[in-house]
Amino acid sequence: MASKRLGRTQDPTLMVLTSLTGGAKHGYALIQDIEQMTGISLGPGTLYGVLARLQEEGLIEALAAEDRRRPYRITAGGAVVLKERLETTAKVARIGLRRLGAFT
Amino acid sequence: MASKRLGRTQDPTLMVLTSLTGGAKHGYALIQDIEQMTGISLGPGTLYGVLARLQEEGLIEALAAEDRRRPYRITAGGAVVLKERLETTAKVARIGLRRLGAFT
DNA sequence: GGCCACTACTACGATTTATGATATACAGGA
DNA sequence: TCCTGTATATCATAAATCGTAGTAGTGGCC
Repeated sequence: MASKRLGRTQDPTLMVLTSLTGGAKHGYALIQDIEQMTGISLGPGTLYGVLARLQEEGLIEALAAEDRRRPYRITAGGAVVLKERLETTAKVARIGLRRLGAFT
Repeated sequence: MASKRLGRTQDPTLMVLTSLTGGAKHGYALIQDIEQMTGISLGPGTLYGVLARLQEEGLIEALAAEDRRRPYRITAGGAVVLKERLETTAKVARIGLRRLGAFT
């Protein structure tokens, strides 16, 4: 109850891209990394959907599959887009947290 | 081209709630405040859709309309949910920006 | 008076996204 | 063998985003 969903938005796109800035990863590793980082566990539907879309947009690229793993890497273009987004997001978060903190 | 949209997600929900932590506002004022804060201009369809949903979820509440304006205020519950979300978001942004910064 | 810009909200429809469910497959341990 | 963990794919559906258009009041300016 303390963690009611805000709409359906966990913004998996942002999490995936951010996780990939730490190095190329395959899908399953992304799920684990994101869970560690945020406590949010993405279902496979969400994850692979996001990967397909990001690849199509050229923000990430697939590397050679090793074994069953299909790793992805963030592209230069993806890094630019991500940076922009994170800066905006960080700004909003900073403002919001400061103002919320004033209530405690 | 430098600012290709990341999917369609600007997370207007987060922006609206955050803007409301600065005091109750009506829709049009929110659009302006958010534009100032982030440079992103929400269309009326987005904005009023978000407001309706947030109100239904009890995260914001409508105040008495004055004139044509229908102001909204964030609720205590909304503040709790927002704080959680902002903390996660800020963490992701911090990690991502640090790692992206290492590229420059 | 007519026109335009700004304020303010509503309605609606098209497109995208998120998410859960389901399925497949392989490997290792009890 | 069965179960758990690793790893990915795909589909259906509900939901969210966003643009466009419409309504309406106010005030300025020519």
